[in-house]
Amino acid sequence: MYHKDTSLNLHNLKTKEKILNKALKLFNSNGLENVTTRHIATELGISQGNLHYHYPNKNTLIKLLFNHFINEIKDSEQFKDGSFKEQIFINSIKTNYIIMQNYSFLFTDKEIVWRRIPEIKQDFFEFFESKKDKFNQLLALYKTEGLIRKQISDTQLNFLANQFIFTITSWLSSSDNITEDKLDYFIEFTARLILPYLEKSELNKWESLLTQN
Amino acid sequence: MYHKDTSLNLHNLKTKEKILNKALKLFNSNGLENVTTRHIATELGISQGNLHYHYPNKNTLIKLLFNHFINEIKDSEQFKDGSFKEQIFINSIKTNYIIMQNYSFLFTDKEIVWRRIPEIKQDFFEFFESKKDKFNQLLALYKTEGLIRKQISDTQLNFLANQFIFTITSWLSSSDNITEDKLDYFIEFTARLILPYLEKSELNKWESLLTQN
DNA sequence: GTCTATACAGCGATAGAC
DNA sequence: GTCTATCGCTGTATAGAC
Repeated sequence: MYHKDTSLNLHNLKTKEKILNKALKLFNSNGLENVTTRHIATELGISQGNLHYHYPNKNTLIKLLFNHFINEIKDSEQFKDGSFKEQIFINSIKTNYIIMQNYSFLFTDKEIVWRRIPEIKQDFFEFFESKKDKFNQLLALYKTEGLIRKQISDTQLNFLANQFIFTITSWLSSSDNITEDKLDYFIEFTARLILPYLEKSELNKWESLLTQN
Repeated sequence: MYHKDTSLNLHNLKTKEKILNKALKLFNSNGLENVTTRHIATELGISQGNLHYHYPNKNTLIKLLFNHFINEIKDSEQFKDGSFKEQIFINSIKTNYIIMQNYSFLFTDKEIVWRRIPEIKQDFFEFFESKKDKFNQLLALYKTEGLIRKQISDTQLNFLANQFIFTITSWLSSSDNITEDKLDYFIEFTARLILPYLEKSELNKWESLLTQN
């Protein structure tokens, strides 16, 4: 799906792919600092030397996984139409959250990642900064369409965009004691940020959409 | 201040105290996974053996720092009067954030802490759960006093309390590119969560309070 | 209470045989 | 492409002299 590997050897590709998949799985479940190249190799039943033949070091694995994450998010954005009704807004959050959950270590362990590979911090920031711009455009659109309450200042509306990004980048490492349905909970949690900003008629539409789930 | 050490030797206490302070400083600045007992000892000009005489291991240092953090927060809550006008609300956030900033590694590296010492995760959660109860009480009070807009559902108001706790526990590891005045920015960021919930007259009071800074 | 010395495990990464 | 073997380093923690 997201493999643009140029290797000519198909047999080779399989192991290479397996290593990356296993690394992702272990990073997510055990924490980045607790997963070594040895663990990954052992779990796959291959030698550590073999792993290092395919990927010179642990940071390479992390960098590749980060790139895959960004590409998956960007791919998912291609299939949107231009409209932004409430259902589409919520679905868009859901799509993003599902992908993010697959790469959860990038968020729960982001400080470790950033300290190991400072470039990722920069890329991470730039990516979500562009997301924020999109939110601001969307909110401006909502405002001109009269969906946003008149009393809301531009300053406050800009803070809302910031709160969206803040929530999106932080929900995976939240201390909320939610184990199952964490995804559904945080989709609603995120969508509800905008509710008190909406005009009464809009509010009811969103409210019913969120409570029916 | 927060030292309830029962040691009888005053000379002893000084080194013990210095170790804990230095550990905190290094955890905050270098990241928990990058600070070893060797580093702490070297920075203080003492031997690693000496450090381990005072504290058997690194986890003990982390646990003690966590307890100190909790105690400092609880101490700061003693000096409140019963009222909750907007200025007091904002000051209360500020007091908490300053203490949190002094123990920033507990938040930026909370996943590492929790994986090392699972009890802390539990204590952390319980502490902020009780904070959430206080927020809910406060919001209920605001509601009966007519400060909260009538259209706001109880469900939505409960989400606001959750969003407060979420923000409080996540701001220190936010990916916002704010380096200086991060504290002031996030005090405003947090306070502004409640603004779209307020009745118009209240809104103006809060808005002017937040923009004057 | 503080030191030096050391044991021991685990890490990332490499060399060289097959 | 995959293996075994190994190096060098760093981490936690302990023992024993002073």
